[in-house]
Amino acid sequence: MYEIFQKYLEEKTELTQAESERIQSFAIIKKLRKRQYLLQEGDVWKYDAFITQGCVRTYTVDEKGSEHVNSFSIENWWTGDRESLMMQQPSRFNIDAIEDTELVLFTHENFELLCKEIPAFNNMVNTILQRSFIAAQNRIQASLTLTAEEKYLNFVNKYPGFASRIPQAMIASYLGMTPETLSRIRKQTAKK
Amino acid sequence: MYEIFQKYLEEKTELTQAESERIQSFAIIKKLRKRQYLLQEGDVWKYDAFITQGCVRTYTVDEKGSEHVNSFSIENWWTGDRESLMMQQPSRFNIDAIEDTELVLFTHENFELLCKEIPAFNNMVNTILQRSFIAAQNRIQASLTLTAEEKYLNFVNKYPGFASRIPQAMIASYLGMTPETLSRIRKQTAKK
DNA sequence: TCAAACTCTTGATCTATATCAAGTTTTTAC
DNA sequence: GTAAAAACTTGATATAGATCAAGAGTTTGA
Repeated sequence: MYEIFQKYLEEKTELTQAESERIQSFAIIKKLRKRQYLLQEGDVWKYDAFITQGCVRTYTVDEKGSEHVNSFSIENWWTGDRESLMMQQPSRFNIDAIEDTELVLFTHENFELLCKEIPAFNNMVNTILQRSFIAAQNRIQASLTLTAEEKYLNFVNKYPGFASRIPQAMIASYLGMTPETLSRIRKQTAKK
Repeated sequence: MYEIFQKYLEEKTELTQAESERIQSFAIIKKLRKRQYLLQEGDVWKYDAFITQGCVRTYTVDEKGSEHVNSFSIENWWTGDRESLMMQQPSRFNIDAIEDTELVLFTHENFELLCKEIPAFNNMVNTILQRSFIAAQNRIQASLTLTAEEKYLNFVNKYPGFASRIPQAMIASYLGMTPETLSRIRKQTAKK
């Protein structure tokens, strides 16, 4: 499955053969069965992780035991807990697989080495981070300004395909509403 | 007021005398009176902006004319619209001064030039971006999991000092609640 | 220095969404 | 293939926070 990451790299950046091989030499392939954890609350996250196949969710569990989905990541996206990674502190998040999933992992030391050695790789990583930040800003904006129905329509529009492969209750959680509310909204909007 | 930025640079990074002077050569000093705009909706944002003194808010205005505060930035922080800057598209945001404010601006071309020329500067910028992303993630998490009262307490705790210099109605907007609700929460928590 | 313009508070009422409680349908695993 | 588990729907009711309205403080600028 490394070819998928390879292809991603080719699209996003320009690398020499040697650089490309250098990157591959550090890659760790990991497979997760549905429901299996990539990261558990309390553990320190130590990787940079790219998904080549499948889908994971990042979420917290509150005192009452309810789950709050922070994000979904599918193939051709990155996942992990940047705060835990950067601060080397136990994560507040859980990450588990919604589907059988395959990933390419790099330990953070190796990843930083690659960033240092390969300027094009470093630039790519920075661009991704910028886009992630912009996406986070937009999500904050949406959560402040939109109604429950608008949030759902915005989500479907922004991430077509997600709605069909992710259980509704998880989407509801991601959008900050109950599964019942989402169910009623879907019924409503289906009519129109 | 450039000395404040100079001091910030010294704290965050290691620069040679020449690099330091190179950076200063591109700096544009800008002053804003209270209520004056730094960016208006529809304009394309073209700078990287550091606040040396004062406080600005970034917000949108919806169809009904209500304002939604996306963020506050005070001295020793950066401000601007990264999405507009990166995509070179008209901004959805307004940025204006809550207090008389002084900034150091760099046109984005110059800023990128500095990033290219000075690796230490580039690293600093990336670190800031990472932290911004983490802060955005935490804000999303808070908006999903906390009650109105918890959001306010979390805000006061995280940004001590902000509550006293920013009008309550703007804080309420930032936290995604009405000014009336925030007023009642403050009354409640003052009792305890 | 004082009137106008903000800013904050308080009360009454309303509403979007949550919660609780059954059902029904779909998926999973042996 | 079928029983158990998971996912989704629907209805009744509750509630956090919104909205509307008015008054009290506070700031601002001529």
